[in-house]
Amino acid sequence: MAIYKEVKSDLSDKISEGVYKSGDRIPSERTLAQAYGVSRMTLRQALNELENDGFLRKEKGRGTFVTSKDLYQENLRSFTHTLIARQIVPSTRIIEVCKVRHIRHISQLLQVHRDEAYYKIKRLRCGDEVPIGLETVYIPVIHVPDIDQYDLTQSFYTILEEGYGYEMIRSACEIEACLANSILASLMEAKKKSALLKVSGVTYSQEDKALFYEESYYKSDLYKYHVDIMGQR
Amino acid sequence: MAIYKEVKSDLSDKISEGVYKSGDRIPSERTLAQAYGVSRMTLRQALNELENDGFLRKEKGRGTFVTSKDLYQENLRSFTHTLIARQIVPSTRIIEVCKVRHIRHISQLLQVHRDEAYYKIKRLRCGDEVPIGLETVYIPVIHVPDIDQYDLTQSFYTILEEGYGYEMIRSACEIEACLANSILASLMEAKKKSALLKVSGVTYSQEDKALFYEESYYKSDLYKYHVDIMGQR
DNA sequence: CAGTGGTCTAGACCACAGG
DNA sequence: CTGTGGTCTAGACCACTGA
Repeated sequence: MAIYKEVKSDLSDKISEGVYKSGDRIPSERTLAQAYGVSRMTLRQALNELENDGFLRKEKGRGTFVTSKDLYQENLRSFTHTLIARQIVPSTRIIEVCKVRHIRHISQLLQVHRDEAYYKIKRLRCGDEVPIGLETVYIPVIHVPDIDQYDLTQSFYTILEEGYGYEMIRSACEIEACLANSILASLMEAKKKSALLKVSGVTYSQEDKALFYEESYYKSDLYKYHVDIMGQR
Repeated sequence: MAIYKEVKSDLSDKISEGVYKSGDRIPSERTLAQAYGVSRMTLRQALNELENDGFLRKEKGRGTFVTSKDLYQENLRSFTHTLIARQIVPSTRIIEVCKVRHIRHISQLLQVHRDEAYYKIKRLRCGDEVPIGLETVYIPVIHVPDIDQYDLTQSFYTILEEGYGYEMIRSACEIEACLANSILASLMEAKKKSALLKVSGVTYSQEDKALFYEESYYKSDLYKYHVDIMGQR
């Protein structure tokens, strides 16, 4: 791993462990660079990322400070959990599970090598037996060897956690609206040209490892997206 | 001004002028560095900021590309700020500003007394003169007396902050997809039955005071919603 | 004034993509 | 293989802060 990422990770740990507390000034760039035995430019890259992630705040001529704990919130809840919370009985129909070859834009997002294969897992998610969403996950085979041996009608999150020890930390999603084409309409038992919510993005596990890419469609009348946005402008 | 900012500005101009078009690969870092007469590290700082601002996308081993022009809503940024960051000229047309009486489901959400009146502010938001979204805000008159005296073509956030001292902390939004009915289609210059993103929710200011309720529609091909979800289930 | 972060240089080696 | 972006170094000068 890149040195600056090691440094970033270490500093991040120190912040969450309370070695550097909220509002504290951390040591100067030159001091830290010497302590870690890296050049100042390298150390700065670590600090800059931590600043972008909202952990640090720099003040010219004064120093670098740990930000107060305004962290983003909102639960990363799987489809299954969301439905259960609403007392709807979730079910899943497997549409397709297969291995596919390199797909460039996905490899780019997940930062995997160009000739890694993926599992493509396409599932129809239902609530009380009514189709609600069509979820397609692309996950590198090396991350989850033999995942096709699992019962994929279960919660995907649970399989990743209990089967492989991953822990989902965050997702970066893009949300848009689209119309159902004939394929989507037929699979989801929706009217052609009805409005669908399209959610696509990458989910990350421990150490900010990009774990899988997902592209999902939901019937908007049945499944809305709730988001809490925390400020910091 | 810092050299890298000059470079960034120049590259940004070239993108908006179409010298580098959407999807184009721009010259390599080494080439550009030489062309501008700066070191590669300096040039990279310009490129990195342009990447963060969403203008460029880098692909290891392949090159740096101009991104397509989709807009993304990020964190708690007002519409105006989002557009400015992408060097699109924002404009606003006032559709309607009036006082309305008690609306039960809104009063419920904002937790105000049942006979408080609201300002209803309906505005068409445009980028480079093209309609992108139709935003309707309901805000209790007691929270912002005489807000109709302000120039409401400006950023609503700025008016609330500078005119009334509010500070927006968070929003709780619900996102869904819908079809444009004839009224929406006509106001937004969209096709009838095209897919729209509907965003509705409450924005809170200091001390978690529910400040206003908003119901907005966006053309999904022009304005996408970007969300970072932090875990902890 | 001394110390801080902000910027900048001119190299270097690496891993990766594509031919 | 060549060319790309990713990372890294060991210096340097600047503008700013606070004493």
